[in-house]
Amino acid sequence: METTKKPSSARRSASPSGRGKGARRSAIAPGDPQRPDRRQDILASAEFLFAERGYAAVSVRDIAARAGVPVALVGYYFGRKPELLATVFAHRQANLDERISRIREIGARGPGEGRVAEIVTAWAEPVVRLHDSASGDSFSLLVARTAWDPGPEATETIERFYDPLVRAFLEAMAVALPGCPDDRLLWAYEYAVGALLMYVADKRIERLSGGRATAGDPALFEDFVRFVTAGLNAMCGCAPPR
Amino acid sequence: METTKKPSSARRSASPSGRGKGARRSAIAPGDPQRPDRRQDILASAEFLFAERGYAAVSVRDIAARAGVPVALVGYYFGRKPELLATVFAHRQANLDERISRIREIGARGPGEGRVAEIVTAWAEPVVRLHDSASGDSFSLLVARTAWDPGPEATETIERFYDPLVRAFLEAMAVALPGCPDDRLLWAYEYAVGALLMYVADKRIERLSGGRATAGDPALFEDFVRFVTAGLNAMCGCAPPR
DNA sequence: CGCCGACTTGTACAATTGTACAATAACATA
DNA sequence: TATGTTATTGTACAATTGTACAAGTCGGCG
Repeated sequence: METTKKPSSARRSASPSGRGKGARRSAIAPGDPQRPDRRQDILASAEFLFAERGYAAVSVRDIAARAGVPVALVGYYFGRKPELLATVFAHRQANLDERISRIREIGARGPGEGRVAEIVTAWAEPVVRLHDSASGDSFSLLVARTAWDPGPEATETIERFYDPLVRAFLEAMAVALPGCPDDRLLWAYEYAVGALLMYVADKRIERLSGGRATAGDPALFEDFVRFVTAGLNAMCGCAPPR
Repeated sequence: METTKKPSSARRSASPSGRGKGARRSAIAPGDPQRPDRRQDILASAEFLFAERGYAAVSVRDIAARAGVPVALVGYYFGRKPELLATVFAHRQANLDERISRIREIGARGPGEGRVAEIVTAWAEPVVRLHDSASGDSFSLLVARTAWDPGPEATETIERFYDPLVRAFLEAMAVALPGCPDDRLLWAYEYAVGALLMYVADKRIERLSGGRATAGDPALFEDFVRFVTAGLNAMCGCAPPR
């Protein structure tokens, strides 16, 4: 049944509007020059709604309505719903790559004083910076949400997305905290992920504390690094620096 | 439209089978003495499935099918779907009360050496113990899941459930770590919650490490307490014990 | 027996879901 | 102008959802 019908109208994975000849095939829009890229609108709408409510709780119709396009256009640009999620992630791949390369660079410098804090900073700072930016704040929440609860349809996407980061973190930490058993380091990493999750999902805080203590404050990030670094050192440090 | 129709068959909030005369109105079951309590089956099925997939991703039909009962029986014993979730939580209220009373007791002893670790232990241990038991392991995951992502329908239930615990933790910590600003303590609490979340959701670990390092190991819980305690001290301790 | 209340069930219904399809509109180039 | 590619749209359809309702079964008590 899955091979009898070929999706005739969908299946444009790349950008269908930016391929033709390469020159300026602009000819902006039929009636309105201010609305050139509806594909981008759909992508932004999907990113926001997936972050806000979670993948399963968002319908394709919701995404289309928020982007101001008819439902069928979502299926035209991105095929099925899981592919739309994968495209959202691919769109922010650069942020993940930055985290990995920064961690690797620190690990390559070998052991030394304050390495743990350096790795934690390199690991979390790109996420927090994205979170503080206007365009990426919803994506950082989406990252946290799907990392904690990848639905049955998003699991594969998430795994492919994160596995290199996990490996880079563990390898660098094994250098910074030599002698720590692997599985203990893995648990410590999970606790750090949990803390980062809560850092990004700051709505609870705003509700509980009545609006103060919002993210974006640099001191807040320093506190976060302090918390995670101390936890890692206490749990995995074989020779605590006294 | 919501007042025109009264739910005629549902709306039994208490236990409809255990109320009548008080004596043994047993008369077990029509055809089978081995199946006395279908209400309990539904409750257990709901707890398991809510924990496994999340509230929104579970249909009433799924719950009924797992319990081996027809769909309408779910609506008969518990009214609507949110009420079913609330009943699941109410069913485990004792565990929450234990956490709160243990934390309060420690806080009442005033400041002292190792108080932070004591509070963290009292705060997390009932959850972990429940998690290690056969009957409650799914509920601890449900607690974590809904604490992190209460859907729009479960938010109110969750808030009412957790607010006393949060207050007890913060008050006791304010005694153990005097001089720490309230909002910083609040953030530290959130990071601790995140770590506990990951402790309970140990599936990821089993996948990554290939089956080793499962929860239930007492050393694992000690490591968890070490991590969180060190983080709290490093972030909120005004006079670190050197 | 007859009746009542607790329990049980099959079924219906409106709403929402993901996905597909045919038809149209807009444009570039020949 | 003709033509083909890209973009856009309304609509349909099967599946699933939460919830309700009427009709049942069962056991005990008058």
